[in-house]
Amino acid sequence: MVREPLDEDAASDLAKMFKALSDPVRLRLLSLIASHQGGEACVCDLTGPFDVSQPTISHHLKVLREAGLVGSERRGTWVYYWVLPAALARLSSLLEAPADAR
Amino acid sequence: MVREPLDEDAASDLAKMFKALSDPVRLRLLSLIASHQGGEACVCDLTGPFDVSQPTISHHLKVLREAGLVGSERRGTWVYYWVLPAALARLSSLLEAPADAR
DNA sequence: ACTCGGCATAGATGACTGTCAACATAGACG
DNA sequence: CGTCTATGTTGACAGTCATCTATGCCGAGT
Repeated sequence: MVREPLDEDAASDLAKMFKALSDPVRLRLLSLIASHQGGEACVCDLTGPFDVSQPTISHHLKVLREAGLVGSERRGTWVYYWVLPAALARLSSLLEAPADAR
Repeated sequence: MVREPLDEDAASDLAKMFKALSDPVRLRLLSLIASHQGGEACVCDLTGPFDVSQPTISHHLKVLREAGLVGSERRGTWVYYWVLPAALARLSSLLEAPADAR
C-alpha cells in the first residue's frame, strides 16, 4: 500500500473485507471462533455471549462467510465455523510497515 | 485476537477503525497519502484521481482523521495529510498469526 | 481592503445496514 | 413418520452512510 497507489479494483475488493470487519459483533465473532479450542466453533457456542438474537448472529456469520474470512460446514446437528488465515494475513500485510514514512 | 475473545469495548473501538477502511475511496486515499513523496500529501494532490466531488473527498478525509488513522495540518494555502503508522500497526498485528489454528 | 483559490461545512437524498419477528429447512431420535 | 432442536432465510423497519449542491471560512496576492 505504501509502495504503489492501490488501483481501483483492488481497493473495492479490500474494502469489502474491511466492511465485514467493521461491526463489533462480527469482530467478536471472529475472535471467538479463532480463539476457540481446535480453531473452530459451532453456532451454539457463539450465540451465548451476545445480546442479539440468534438470526442476527446467523446474519453476521453469513457476512463473514461471503467476505471470505471464515469457512463453514454442517456436521450432523451443528454447523461449524473456522477462520481462513490467508484472508486475514492479506489484510494484515497490507496495513503493516508504513512506519518508515515520515 | 486468537488468544483471548476480545472484549466488547475493544471490539467497538476497533470496529470504528475498520469501518473507516471499509470504503474504496478511503482505502485509495490512505494509499495515496502513504505512498506520496515525503509521506504526506495536500488535498489538492488527492482530489484529482477520483470521480467524486471535492466535498466528498473532504468528507472521507474527515472520517479517516476522526478514526485516528491520519493526521492533518494547514500550512499556508494547503492542508496536508499524513498517515499515523501506529494505528495501522495496531490493526495489522490484530489480524496476523491466526495461521497456527487449524 | 478586495478578490481569488483551496478546503471545510450544511442540508438533502437515495442507498445500504443492523436488527428483530416470523417462517422455513435439515438432521436426530423416538 | 412425526416431532423436537439447531440453523438459515425472509420481510420489514429504523438508523446510518456516501454523495451531491450550495455556501462559508481562511490565507495569499494584488
